Amino acid sequence: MEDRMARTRSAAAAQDQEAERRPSLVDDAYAAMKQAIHDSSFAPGYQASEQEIALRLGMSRTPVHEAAIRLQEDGLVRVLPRRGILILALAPDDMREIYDVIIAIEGRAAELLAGLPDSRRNAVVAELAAQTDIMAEAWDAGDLAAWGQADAAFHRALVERAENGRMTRIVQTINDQSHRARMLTLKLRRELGASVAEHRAIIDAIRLGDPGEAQDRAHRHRLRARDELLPLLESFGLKHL
Amino acid sequence: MEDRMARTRSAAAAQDQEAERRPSLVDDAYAAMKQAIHDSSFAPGYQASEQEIALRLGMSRTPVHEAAIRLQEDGLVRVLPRRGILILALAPDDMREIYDVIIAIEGRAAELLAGLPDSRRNAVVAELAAQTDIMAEAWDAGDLAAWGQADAAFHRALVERAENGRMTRIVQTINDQSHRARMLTLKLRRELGASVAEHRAIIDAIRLGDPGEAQDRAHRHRLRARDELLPLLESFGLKHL
DNA sequence: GAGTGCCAACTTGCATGCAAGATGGCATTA
DNA sequence: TAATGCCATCTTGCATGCAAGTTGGCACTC
Repeated sequence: MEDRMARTRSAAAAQDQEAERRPSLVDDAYAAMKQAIHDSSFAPGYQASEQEIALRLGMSRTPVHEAAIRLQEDGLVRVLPRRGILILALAPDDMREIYDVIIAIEGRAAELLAGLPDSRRNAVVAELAAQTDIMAEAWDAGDLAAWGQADAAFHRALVERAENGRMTRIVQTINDQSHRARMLTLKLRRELGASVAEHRAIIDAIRLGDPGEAQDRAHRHRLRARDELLPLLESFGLKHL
Repeated sequence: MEDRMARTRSAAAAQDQEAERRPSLVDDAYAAMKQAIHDSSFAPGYQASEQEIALRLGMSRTPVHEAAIRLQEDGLVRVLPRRGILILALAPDDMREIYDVIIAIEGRAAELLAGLPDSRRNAVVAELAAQTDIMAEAWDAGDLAAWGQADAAFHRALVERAENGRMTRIVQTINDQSHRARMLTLKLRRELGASVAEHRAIIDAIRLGDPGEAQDRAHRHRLRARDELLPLLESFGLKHL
């Protein structure tokens, strides 16, 4: 009986709203292409034909075309009328734009978190602190991959716990755009150690319930990271990546 | 003769880069549907069939379907597999999210503007001041439409002059989402007069080159507007709009 | 009368056909 | 040899066909 009710309820929910519809071919194409761009199987500047991609994915042109529209909306490719799909490159100026967006969004998120009521704020603080601890350990152990994962988790939590779906989505989109750059720079950067201290400063401000200070700390953290990254990229002559 | 030149010029531009390609049927469908949503010909909650829209626009289902994908990416509709296109409604909670995004982005934009070198900063200040003056005049004249236009122009300039394409795009998308709400609330709000003073405070901070103050002023301006709007919407029982 | 199941009508997902735009190379000319 | 123009080829924009999923109503049962 409960069983039937449960099934009915979830079926209704699925119909109603947050349907986890099983992936369509369009979804497959979208995921495959995004993956290919992330791991540089599709290098920036490469001009692919929909036909060719469709063939490789074993589907017709239609779902590939529709996925390309979504990727264009995400800023990852450009669909050139009658000339194919162009994989977009990232210039240093794009990184400047991207960092400004992140500074804006994460700053506001930190501010919002610091304004939460005590109980929820403490839960958030605990989560952020846990990730930062993992970072510190990974740093000591020289485990760059673990460091990167925990850093990503910290920043993801920072935004997601502010419970603003639009802010979360914006940050995700922009992280997708800069994915290649992040992978590259993780290896280039020398000053990863500073992040732990800065994360803890952000956490402290949130713990104390000081929105202005939280915003400012988050702000400065990203600003410093950007100011270290951009010259690095330019000195390596990376006009586009 | 002029005709031939014009054609040649536009053709070259189209090939080159920032192509203003002549609108495809997909573009037409996208514009028409967005327009219909904005002026509520498609009311929120309405479930349209692609076939029907295609018929009305005099095209086949394909371009309508592709336009629907873009509108979904914009957060204006939801494409329900095999059930049609659902026009999304806006709940008060969505307005909260939207305002937080605007606060974040405009705050950062104001900060960036205040950090510009003198000459460019002065140009920006002049532009912002001009729009605010128009607002003051419109306010005195009781011309609500003019007030709204100048207010929109002020906020658009605030973001666009920061020269960050991604921030501009984000704000545009979010403004599209809240278009209906803005049209409605323009008539409901009583305290539009305060905006002029707040705009001038933002402008002053930019003129003085004080990034922190500029950010804070922009921040507070939107926060006040939000805090006046949300209760208003809820008191009117507008669960969705 | 309430509940159940079946079916016809409708809707989209995806494949494919066709036409028009874009491109690169080859032939032609000076 | 360098420049020009034409054409075969490739590529997408869009229409349409078909199949599968969804829905609402009607008949049937109890």
